Amino acid sequence: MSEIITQSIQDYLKHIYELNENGNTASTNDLAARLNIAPASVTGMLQKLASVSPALVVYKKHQGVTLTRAGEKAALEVIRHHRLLELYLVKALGYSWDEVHAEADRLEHFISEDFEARVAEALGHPERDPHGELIPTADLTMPMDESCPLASLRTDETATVKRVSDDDPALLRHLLEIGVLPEVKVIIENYSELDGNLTLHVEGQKSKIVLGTAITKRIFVEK
Amino acid sequence: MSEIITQSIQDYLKHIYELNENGNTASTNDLAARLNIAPASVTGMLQKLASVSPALVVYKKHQGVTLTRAGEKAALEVIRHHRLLELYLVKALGYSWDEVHAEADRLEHFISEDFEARVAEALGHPERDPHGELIPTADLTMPMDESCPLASLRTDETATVKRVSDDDPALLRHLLEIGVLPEVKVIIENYSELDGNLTLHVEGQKSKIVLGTAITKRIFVEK
DNA sequence: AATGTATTTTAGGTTAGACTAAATTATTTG
DNA sequence: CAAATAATTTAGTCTAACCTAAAATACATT
Repeated sequence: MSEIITQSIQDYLKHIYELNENGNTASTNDLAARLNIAPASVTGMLQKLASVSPALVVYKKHQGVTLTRAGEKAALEVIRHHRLLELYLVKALGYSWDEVHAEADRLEHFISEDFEARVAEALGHPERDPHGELIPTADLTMPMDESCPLASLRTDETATVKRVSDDDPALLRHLLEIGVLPEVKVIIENYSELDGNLTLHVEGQKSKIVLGTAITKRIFVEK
Repeated sequence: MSEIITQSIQDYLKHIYELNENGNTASTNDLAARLNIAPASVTGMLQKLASVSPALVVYKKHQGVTLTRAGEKAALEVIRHHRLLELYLVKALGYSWDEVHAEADRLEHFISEDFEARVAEALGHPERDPHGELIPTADLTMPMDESCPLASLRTDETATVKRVSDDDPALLRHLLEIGVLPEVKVIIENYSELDGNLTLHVEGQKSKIVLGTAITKRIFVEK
């Protein structure tokens, strides 16, 4: 009875997974905003995903949605595809790190398990994609992520950049320019109570930079 | 007003192109057989493709269908994607020539123009795919094909294999085994009036082989 | 030219996945 | 705690692309 997991369903599951990562359930509205779909349509799909067998999500009216193990597996499969593709596009076809997201977002739904395995092999079974995001393993478990948002650091703290959000090309180009890349060390020179801005020194760069929370919330570091 | 060319439409156009290659118009039934779609559904789609603006096909009731220049361009785009992907899968990811068709058939619809250009570059702008089929150029023209079916040769003729159909993995495995590959020379030892079988000697092989028309019609050679 | 067969078209129906407008339920705030 | 606001759900539509059954047309043969 195992149902067909369409491209559309894969997108729902992927975004539910990401919204669940902070321990929260995903709300209808948040999902709708992420998927660019009307909230009413999302409700319909969530009801369907909950009633399919095996169920892919646990859904209670007005209380948001979480993934079942079956839903999580399907989500991790798509995320694995996405991140392997991103790295492959950079390493094998010379894409820059701000160009890969859109391409991977389409192809992730259509590559075979064979293709996935060959790409993983060609890349030497990598742990992270070009933005530092962890790649789910072949047996569909997500490695532990120890990182926290750069925005949570305070004056005089030191940390290593681990990953950055991959979905905003303009942000990625900016980060490349100012040298904020995975595995680069940063020192917080100042935290502003007023606007949350961080002034920081980036390893290998001459001048200090100031970043607002719109940016620092999307950069993840380990202390 | 240029309409969206969906995956489904791309499939129709690709198969119409292939059916038109021998100079014939494509019949509703032939198309239905190729696409694995009921003839009635094909009629509906052909009417739509003819009435869209710009028209993608020229369609007259009961008289089959041909492509307009716009339809041909769209078809060549898909075929270029397919053949570049096939070659890339073999050269870069170690696929064998009987494994690539299914993967390329899915991905051809979803790669970007950027991806296409990078793959073409990585392959050195190749002329032919792993089965010897000609790859449409970047400006969407199909190179001249001078080949004819092996089935049309007669006793004592000599020829070079140029290409073989890519869509039957079992046939491809068999041809690999008997050494019938692009650029290999063959000599016709005998033609049988009765069943059309050809007995031939393949360059580099010890023993002669006998092939029926189901096979020899799918192998193309130049004399 | 008439008739049988094969091909093609029409008509009506289904499914997935979206939409909008209106109704309902929760949450926040005065 | 009631009213306002925000979030969610229901109900009814729409489109693309398929389906089947029946009708119509074309073609092939006597």
